[in-house]
Amino acid sequence: MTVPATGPGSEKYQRILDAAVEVIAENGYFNSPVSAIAARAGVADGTIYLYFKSKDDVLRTAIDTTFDRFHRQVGEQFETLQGPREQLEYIAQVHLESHAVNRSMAILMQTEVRQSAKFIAEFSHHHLVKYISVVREVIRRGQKEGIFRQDVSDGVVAHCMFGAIDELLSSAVFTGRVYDAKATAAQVIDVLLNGIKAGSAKS
Amino acid sequence: MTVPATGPGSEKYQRILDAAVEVIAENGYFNSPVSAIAARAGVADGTIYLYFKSKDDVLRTAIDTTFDRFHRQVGEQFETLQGPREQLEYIAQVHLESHAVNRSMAILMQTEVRQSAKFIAEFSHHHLVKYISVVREVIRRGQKEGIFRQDVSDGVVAHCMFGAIDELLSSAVFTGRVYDAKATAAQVIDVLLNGIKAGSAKS
Amino acid sequence: MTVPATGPGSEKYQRILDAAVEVIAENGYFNSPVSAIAARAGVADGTIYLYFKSKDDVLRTAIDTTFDRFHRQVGEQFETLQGPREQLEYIAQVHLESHAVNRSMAILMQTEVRQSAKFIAEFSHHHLVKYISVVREVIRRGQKEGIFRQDVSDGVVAHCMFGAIDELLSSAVFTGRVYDAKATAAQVIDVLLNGIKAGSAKS
Amino acid sequence: MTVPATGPGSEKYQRILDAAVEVIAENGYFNSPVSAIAARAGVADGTIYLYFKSKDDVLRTAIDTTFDRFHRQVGEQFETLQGPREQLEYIAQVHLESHAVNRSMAILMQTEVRQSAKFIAEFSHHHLVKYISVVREVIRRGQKEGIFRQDVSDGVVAHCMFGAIDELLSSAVFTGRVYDAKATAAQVIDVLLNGIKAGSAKS
DNA sequence: CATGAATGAGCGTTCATTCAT
DNA sequence: GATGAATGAACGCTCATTCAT
Repeated sequence: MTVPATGPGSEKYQRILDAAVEVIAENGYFNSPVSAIAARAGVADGTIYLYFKSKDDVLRTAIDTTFDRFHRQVGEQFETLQGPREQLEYIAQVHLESHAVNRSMAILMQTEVRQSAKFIAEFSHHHLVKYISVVREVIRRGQKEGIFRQDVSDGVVAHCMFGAIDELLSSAVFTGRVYDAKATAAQVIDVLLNGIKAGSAKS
Repeated sequence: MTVPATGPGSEKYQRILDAAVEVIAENGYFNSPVSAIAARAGVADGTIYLYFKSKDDVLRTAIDTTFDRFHRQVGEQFETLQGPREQLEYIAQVHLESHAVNRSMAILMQTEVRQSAKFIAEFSHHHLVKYISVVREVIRRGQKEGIFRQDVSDGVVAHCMFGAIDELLSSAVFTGRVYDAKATAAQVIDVLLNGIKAGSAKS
Repeated sequence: MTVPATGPGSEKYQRILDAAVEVIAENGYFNSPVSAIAARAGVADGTIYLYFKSKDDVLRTAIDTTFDRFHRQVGEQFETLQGPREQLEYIAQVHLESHAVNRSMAILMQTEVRQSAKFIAEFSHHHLVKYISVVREVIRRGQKEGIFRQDVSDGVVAHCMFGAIDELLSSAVFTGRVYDAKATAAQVIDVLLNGIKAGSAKS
Repeated sequence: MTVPATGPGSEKYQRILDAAVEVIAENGYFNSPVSAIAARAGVADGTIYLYFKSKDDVLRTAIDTTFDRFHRQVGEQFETLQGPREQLEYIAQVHLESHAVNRSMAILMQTEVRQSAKFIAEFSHHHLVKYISVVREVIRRGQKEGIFRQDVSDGVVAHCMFGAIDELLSSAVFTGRVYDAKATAAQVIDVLLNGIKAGSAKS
């Protein structure tokens, strides 16, 4: 069984994806002509259409790939990392690390994923829902195990956690600040677990 | 004392702004031709340019107006509401209420403000910075007054709070869920202050 | 017998004409919005249409008026100035003086009169033909009187004279150079009559 | 050695230039939509922009090319044709021949080159200056060699010559008259050298 | 497989002209 | 008479996509 020459495995396929992420991160989706992506990838305009159905498809694929990698990474680690608190901290860390892994992709995730452009909104929503539901499960398990308070909504907490981390990442991405993902993740989870009221036991 | 006929006070000016917010919320800035905004506002295409310098200008004005209203509202209430906790809760509540006040505008704030399109990014960044800095001041005052822990960064906490609320709002906006702004604000601030660890005193 | 209030006699009529000449001289016909002419004239856009049928009509009227004045001036002087050479010199002088009389109008005559835009071409052509035919008559009379050579075409000579003077004027207008109309007229007619070959008797 | 496919050498490039000259000659620059030029050239609107940067650029290129050809032609002939009188006659002849070579281009040169539209004025002025300065040099050499009178300004004479020829050409172009370029050139130079006064020796 | 010239629909914006006040 | 807000057709230009080579 062989992969098609224009399939996901091929080198040009990846070059186009990377170029698209870079160019779109710099200029935004609607200010990134296909020709600019092609030029950055070092291929002809038409070549893009041998590998992808449309310009939309390139962006969609890039985002899908990134989310899939995220979920796979989290899923794998969850097999050996079982405490709810540790799991939350791991998710926060991986989320925050995305900055360092691929700055262009981090920008793109902050800027394009939330577009109201129908085609983007629809498929990105699905990814966010999945992220949230993973966190909710962890929270619920923590509540069942008596580690977390039961008088707060797991949904609200999950959204708060995602939003808090995403905003930290966003701010860092836009200001160009760098931070230590592990330490920052620890801080966020500390606040989430213990609150900021004076007298809260430091975790 | 008269307002210029095409100025901010006039009825058409407002109709155009409202139409722009609606149309852009539905389709995104780049998928919203000026002609569609004009049609929604019930005016000719060219009329838009009697009231605004450009398509950009319409969006910018809509966003500026919303942020200004937010900051004015918060500023006024702060004169009579002085406890750090109460202030945070008030900010959260106003932020969350924006959903109910104008759903289209809430969508627009979630989708367009973060665009990488240069002209949007630049002026919206400034508004977010102002929001964050207001929250940071409240936090720092709380820390000085011994109400809040001093071993957490006011910046990190401020971003977490903004991100958490914004994500809740975003999620509600996209799923169409409705909620009670005051109650939700209270929950968020409860989590922020007390954390979710079991045994945390309910605020 | 009264003039209509919006007729050629009224003050606003003239203000609009002057403004149009100035604005069009500065920016060209197609880069001069009616609104700019109205603003320069100190009237509302719509007012222009009380005095003129269209934007075209304003320009046409301005050009017609100028040519009419030229022909009237030449016609009057011809009654007392009867030598062919003196008449040619007078025509040259009045032509060259137009620069000083109204610089904007001189620019406009150099730049807009020759446009190929149908509406301009058609009516300006008629004025040029009249200019040329006046000169031709003078030449023919000079030939009949034995003052001018008979082996040159009066048409060719008339065009040469007009073209030579117009180009001098044009060059002066564009470079901003000033000159003495009377002296320059004399030079041109000297060259026309005596030629530039060495040994030609200075007239 | 290959030319770029969209470069000056290609067939479509020339077709677009020719179409532009024709259409603009008929309707004027500002009344010639790009779409009309494209239609005349038998290409899509967008294709124009593969070959030229803008509508301006098309016109500019057409005019530049024409002037360059003129100057090259004159320059080459000057190497073997050295008498000042012969040189002037040759310039006049080439100038007058432009009519026959390409009637549309001749019209365009008469109508658009003098526009006050900034972008046209600036680059055409430069070409006219070069024409004039070539003629002035010839005149000055003639004066030094004692062939031409020294009591007339070379500048005035050069402008007179250019203007006279250009006006003859213009008149012929607009009335549709045809003439013999060589014979007409001879006449003009005859008048210029010998004048029209009776008794002037026929050259 | 790869190219890149060609397409043409669609955009943001301008402006001559009208007409209710 | 005078106004200037309103109109909407028309423009120059861009760019996702196709297809002959």
